[in-house]
Amino acid sequence: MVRPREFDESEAAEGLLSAFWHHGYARTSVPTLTEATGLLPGSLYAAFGSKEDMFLIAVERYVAQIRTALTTERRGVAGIAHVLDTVVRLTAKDPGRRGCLVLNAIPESTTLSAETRAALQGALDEMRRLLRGHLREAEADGGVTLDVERLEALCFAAAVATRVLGRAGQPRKLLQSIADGATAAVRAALA
Amino acid sequence: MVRPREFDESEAAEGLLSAFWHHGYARTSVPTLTEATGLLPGSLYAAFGSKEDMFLIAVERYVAQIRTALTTERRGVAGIAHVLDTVVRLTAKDPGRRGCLVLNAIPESTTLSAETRAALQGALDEMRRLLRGHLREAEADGGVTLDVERLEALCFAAAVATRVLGRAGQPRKLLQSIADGATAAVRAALA
DNA sequence: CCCGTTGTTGACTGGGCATTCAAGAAACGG
DNA sequence: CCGTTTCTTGAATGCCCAGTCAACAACGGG
Repeated sequence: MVRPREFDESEAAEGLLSAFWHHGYARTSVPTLTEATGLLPGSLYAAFGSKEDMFLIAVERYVAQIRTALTTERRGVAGIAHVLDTVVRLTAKDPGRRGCLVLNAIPESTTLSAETRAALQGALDEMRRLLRGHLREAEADGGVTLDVERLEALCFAAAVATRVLGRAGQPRKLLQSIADGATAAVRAALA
Repeated sequence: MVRPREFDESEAAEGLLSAFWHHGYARTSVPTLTEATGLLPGSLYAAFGSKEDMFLIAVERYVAQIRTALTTERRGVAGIAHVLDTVVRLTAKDPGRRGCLVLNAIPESTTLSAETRAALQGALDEMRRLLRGHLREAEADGGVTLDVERLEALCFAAAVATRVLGRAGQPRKLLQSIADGATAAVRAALA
């Protein structure tokens, strides 16, 4: 290494995430990415590869951030409630109403590489596993048997719909009702 | 009228719907639309206006078809169950895994005209009203008071998530669990 | 049967796209 | 302070896009 980079790679990656989250993959042009990162095309391509490589980096960064936001010490139904309430809060407080980077990319995933599609699927799977873990805790702590498959599906659906409808501009009240409805269903199954 | 059209406008509109449903708005090119309709650019633009006008026509056509598919004689919770099961069936049996034209367009709606965005919002509202109507029937028929707002939100979330996750290629089993979970929550509230 | 009107054709336009690359600049080892 | 390597720059490339239009074709009224 003779000449060092003039930019912070992590800051640039954050710029990529910001641009792709706002506009989606296809409608984010390279000129947009140069503006978001402060890098010219040559540096951008030298540092990150192709536009789709840049998108994959943004997805991984996004997933890591969401993972952090949704991790909680709470167990069982309190964990479920925390996750769903956090999803509502993150969705509603975002002034750009960007929704979820991963879910926004689903409709255009047919044009993406297998690797990128796998990353999107992996993010969905991780969310399901998170919810399932809390449901199993609820079973263990409550000494009961739950229909985990169905409740996991319902909570997952609530999280997905919250994010999608947030992007659609639906009111926070609706998003909160979705989360409350799913949480209430879990509580009812425990009683 | 001196020279009649050589094509059936309804057939051409169906071709527009097919193309936009498969690829979304932005990624459907005019060459794609000429192939899907059998019309050359000139005829396409003379008959339908701009590309976005064509998309709006496709949305209206789509909404009319879904409205027909989801209309049922069944009342109350049986109506809810029918609607959600139909959504699952329509989603899972589609070999192209196209999901919902309206929901697929949400992430790109920022680039669309106010008129088109209003059509997308209107479609979501209509779905909510359909579910709310069945919940009110359930209240009236059962002689009970339901938390309609919450149950409506939950059922709406189930329908939205089913469509989105269908496009994401998730297994039918998950989609059915979502529908079953929401229907069970309504039944539980009635008991 | 011919004229006016409307439909069809497909090449064309201007623009934006993702990506590349040659030239110049910066830093370090010697 | 020079040579080498790496980074930065931004113009250039070739492609595809949405949309237009002039020429041609088909029909029906008079």
